[in-house]
Amino acid sequence: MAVTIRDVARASGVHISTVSRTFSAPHLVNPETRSRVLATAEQLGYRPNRAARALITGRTHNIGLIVADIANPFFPPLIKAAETHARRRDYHVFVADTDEDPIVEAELVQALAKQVDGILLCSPRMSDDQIELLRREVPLVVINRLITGLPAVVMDVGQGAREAVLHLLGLGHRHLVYLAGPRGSWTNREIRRAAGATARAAGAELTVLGPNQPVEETGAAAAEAVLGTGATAVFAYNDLMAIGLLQSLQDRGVDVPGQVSVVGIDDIAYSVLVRPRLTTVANPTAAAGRTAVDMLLQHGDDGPAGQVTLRTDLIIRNSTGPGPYAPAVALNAEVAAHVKE
Amino acid sequence: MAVTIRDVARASGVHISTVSRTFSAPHLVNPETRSRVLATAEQLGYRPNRAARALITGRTHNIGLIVADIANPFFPPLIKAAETHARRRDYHVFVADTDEDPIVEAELVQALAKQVDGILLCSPRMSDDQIELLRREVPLVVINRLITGLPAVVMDVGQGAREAVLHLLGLGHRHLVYLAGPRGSWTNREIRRAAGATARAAGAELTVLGPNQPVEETGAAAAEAVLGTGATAVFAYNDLMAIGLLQSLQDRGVDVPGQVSVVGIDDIAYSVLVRPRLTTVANPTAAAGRTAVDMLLQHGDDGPAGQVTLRTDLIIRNSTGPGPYAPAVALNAEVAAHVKE
DNA sequence: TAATCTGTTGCAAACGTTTGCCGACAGGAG
DNA sequence: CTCCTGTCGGCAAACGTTTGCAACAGATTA
Repeated sequence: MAVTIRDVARASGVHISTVSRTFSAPHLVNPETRSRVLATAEQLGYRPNRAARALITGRTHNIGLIVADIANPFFPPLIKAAETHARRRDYHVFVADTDEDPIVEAELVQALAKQVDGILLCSPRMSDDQIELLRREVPLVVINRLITGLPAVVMDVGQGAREAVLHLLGLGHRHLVYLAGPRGSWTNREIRRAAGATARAAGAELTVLGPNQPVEETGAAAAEAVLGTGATAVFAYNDLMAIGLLQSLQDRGVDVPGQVSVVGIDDIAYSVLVRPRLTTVANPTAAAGRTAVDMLLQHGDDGPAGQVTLRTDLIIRNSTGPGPYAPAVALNAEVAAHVKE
Repeated sequence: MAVTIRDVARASGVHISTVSRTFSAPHLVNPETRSRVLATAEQLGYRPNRAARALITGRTHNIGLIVADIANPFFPPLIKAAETHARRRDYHVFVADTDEDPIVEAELVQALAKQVDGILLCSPRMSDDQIELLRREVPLVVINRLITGLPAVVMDVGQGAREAVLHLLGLGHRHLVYLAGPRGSWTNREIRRAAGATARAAGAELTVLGPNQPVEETGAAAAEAVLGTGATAVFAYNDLMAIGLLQSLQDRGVDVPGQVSVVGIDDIAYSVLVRPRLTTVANPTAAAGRTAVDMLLQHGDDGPAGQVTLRTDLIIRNSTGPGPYAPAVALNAEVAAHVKE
């Protein structure tokens, strides 16, 4: 049924090896022969069978991309960028969704292992040991998690959190809430640590609420709790939660940013569609996807690549405003220096 | 390096064919032998090589999923549902993004053809002829498009559009705008036709603005044009455009739904996060994804499956309100009957 | 007792490629 | 005319499976 290398060989009067070489090592075949083969191949509609090729070369030209939740708007831009970038390098991408379940995550890596040249693990929820084990079966690049010895690309949420907290302090807020993300998330720990350190250094109070599933519902549900703390500013694990909170506060008649300031993380497309527009820490997700693909693909040549950190940017929009205290302007530099060490 | 069927055979003292059968036809091997083989396989960490299996069986246990734009929030729920459903049936999914480009679309189908058992084509932008050609290379199931003889699952946007227009007419609007979607979209044509017919039957006016790229920017950019028409209600190709328009109108001080009513299509997650909450036609995208996978996988057994139409639902929220005319309540039934034929 | 059947296993070919090796041939140098 | 060198293309093995066929043993039937 399908046209194979053999059909092309027969039709153009050469041996199959010549056809093979025409495609995989063109310089080894006489230009004249080559063009003849190419012509008949084109005419017959021949396309190399990648599975067969993979069998002998050991390279599938496929990669796997495993994310916690495809429907979480944080991921699609990353998936899109990774896929486009991979395709440009003639790789196809398996995308899989773990539903935030570490067990499924591990199963997926194993199932995909034989079929890909490597796997991109986005914000994995597995334990370090687990990942350590899996990397022996298949090359891995991790996104948004740092594990010694493992190639990784992380977005520097710590820095982003620091900036965001400084922004809030600078506006005169002294009591903040961190609306935490899911258990097992490296990002969550980073944010919490950085935000905590920054607040502490400035003598401000930081209340942590969580852990929470990273969806808008939990953000909305947290409104009461947030108001209960008496804090005047909230920093959320992601934009989804921030937006949920934002709307929930407004629905209760709380003015944002008049009474409470809200900051998110990620800068998903919707953070600008909501009113007030959300102040947030922009994550370079597309760049992360591309970088991770690059690291995975060069993995074979030299040893495992290193760890790349991408900077994040605080984007100040309309969901943050002056707090009840004097703007701690002078404080900023001091605190920044303090925290940076 | 990787452990093969041969290693297992050697370690358990049987022939490779027995090992093979242990996995692919267990009933053909002695229970005792089977458990012994299974044990050593487990111990050695053997996993069948799908590429090799595919080579001989002709079934890859992979499917392709091609969408116009992964980052368009319409698609992720569909991708997620399809992937999860496919995986439950032991299939892996290649996801690819065409960036709304019909050329890329065709290339992708060809590139993926040899590597999958079938491809899901979501809202393709190619011509019917093009698709007709490609279906000879690989089994295809199309989503959101109707092509005679080709298995398809469509969401009945025509019905949704009808309902939405009737809703608007019932509220007392007599001049509507349809903010059109992209050229080449079957869905766009369906909506336009259904909305046009319904409006005409009721003696109302429908102005079409477009075609447009289906993103929020074009919705926002259309605000001036919409106001220029003097219409009091707008029906948009999708929620993204509706939301863009919504915010843009509000930014100009136009009250929604006081002065202008806005209706979207899709019911993406954000339509409920925006204020006012968006009235929209809910599309069963997850169900569509699952159904399409089912159709693709049973494709082999009997002939090409038929065409499935999924119903859509108008969800009335807060972006639509009374228009300047008397509510055309009595009209509704009459018009509905008229339009239904 | 011979013939037949059933259940279990081994053998080997096949799937569509790639690739190391070798021979054929041409042209240049001696 | 011989030898050498280099280019081109054929041969065949290999990749990890599946599967039709045959072999064999033991059980069943006539």
